[in-house]
Amino acid sequence: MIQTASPDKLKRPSQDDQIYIQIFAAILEQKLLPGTKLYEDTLGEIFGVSRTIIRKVLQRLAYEKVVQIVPNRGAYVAEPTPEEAKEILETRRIVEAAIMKAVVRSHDPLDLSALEKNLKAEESSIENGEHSKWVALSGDFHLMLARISGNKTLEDFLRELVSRTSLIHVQYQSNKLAQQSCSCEEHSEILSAIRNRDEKKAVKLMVDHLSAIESALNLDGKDNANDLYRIFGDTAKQA
Amino acid sequence: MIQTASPDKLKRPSQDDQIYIQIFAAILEQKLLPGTKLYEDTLGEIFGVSRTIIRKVLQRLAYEKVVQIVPNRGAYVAEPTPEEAKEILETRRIVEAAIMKAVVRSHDPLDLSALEKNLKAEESSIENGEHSKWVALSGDFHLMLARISGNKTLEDFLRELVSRTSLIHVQYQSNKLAQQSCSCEEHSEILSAIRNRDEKKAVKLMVDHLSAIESALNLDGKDNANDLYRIFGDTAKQA
DNA sequence: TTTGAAATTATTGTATACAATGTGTGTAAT
DNA sequence: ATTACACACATTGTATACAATAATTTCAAA
Repeated sequence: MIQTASPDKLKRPSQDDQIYIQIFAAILEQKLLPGTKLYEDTLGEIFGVSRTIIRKVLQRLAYEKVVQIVPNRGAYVAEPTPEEAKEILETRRIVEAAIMKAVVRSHDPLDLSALEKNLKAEESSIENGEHSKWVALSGDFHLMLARISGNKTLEDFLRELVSRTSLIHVQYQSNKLAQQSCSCEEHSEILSAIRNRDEKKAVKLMVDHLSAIESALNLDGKDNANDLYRIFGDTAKQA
Repeated sequence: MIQTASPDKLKRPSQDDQIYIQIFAAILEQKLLPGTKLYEDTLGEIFGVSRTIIRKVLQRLAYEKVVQIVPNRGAYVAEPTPEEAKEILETRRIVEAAIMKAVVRSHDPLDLSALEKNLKAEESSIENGEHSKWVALSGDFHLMLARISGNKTLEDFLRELVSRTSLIHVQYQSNKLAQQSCSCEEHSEILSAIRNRDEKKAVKLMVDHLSAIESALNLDGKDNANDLYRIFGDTAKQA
């Protein structure tokens, strides 16, 4: 029998975690673009560790679908397809609707002020034109709500969805600025609904917000016209 | 640019996958009970591979929360707490309610017959008293619904939740037989509602079904009275 | 007998060496 | 010039050796 309910896991982030966080951040901050190959040797030299560690980190990123590992060929920053993108936003609507219900019911004043503070940071990041910082803060807003909901399982799941949404933004953003200002206002409205404990409104605003994000994306062909599989479909096999 | 949309990934299960599946199955079939230590060397010898491979598999299982890895101490079959158990069932209600809505809308006759077939297998496994086989089939019923819903992201998430539910069954089952016969009938009713395309009823039946599973568990103290952390709470620190 | 500390053993963590695979290049044949 | 094949190189996959940590035992002292 092992200790399953240790009171506070005060484990400091291990070496692995540190490297994981750095690579993960580089992807979310769009320093590593989708499709970029992640060489084990190179990363090992950069971080001063052996490939053993790097492989562990890459596998973890692959579990979270932020990285794609192709057997015998290596790891690449994931390139979500339009279909995946739609599915992820749809799933977020489901998950975050549930989160909203819990948050409206169980939030306290400290939660509200923390959300307020984050909102302010979002606004200033837009004013200063710090796009990648805004992406991170915007994601944090949603993750804070998940935290407040008290459901750690949903929180972990949403973390994955938010990460993948960041990748989607990189690949399919059509109009950065318009989307930014829009989203920030919507976050503000959501916060109001929470404060007023208006469950129905809060849920609706969140669902609409996520739909708006999806609409602002370029998910219908056009820029990804160079996706050969889409062009040839299944006809190639018959040839 | 890598191929993100390869038409059919016909990769056969690799060596890793095979070992993963076997250990995973052993846990779900309750051959490896919660708390069991999983030695790297031992497993390596059993499967005829080095610890490198075993470690990879254990990490994957840990990511899915079926195994708990304690730094420098090794891997153990997970022992979900009552709190986790409640959270997992609650999350399943959220996820599977959404799945039901999609299934009612988009199922076709082939889906129905597949579900019917699984139901028959569930029934016969109960008649033959094959408990662990029933646990697996029962889980499959839910996963088939996820598959039919067409949302791969939710399907993957539910797979994790179903696995953890199996572990919970092992730890907190109060009355095996009563629960079994009950669940099977409920599956049958759910299938009827789907066939009649009665969305509201299907969702309600599924939510109630998951609540019934939770109620049948022994989640309120009693058997886990030997959890020292629960008994002493935070008072121990002050002493 | 019980307790405590040191030494031993067992186990996990990391680096490295080797094997297997995939990619690219050059050369020869057409 | 183009294609096909073979060879060389780059990279990932696996096993093993070594280091670090945790668990166990032994032995001495109270």
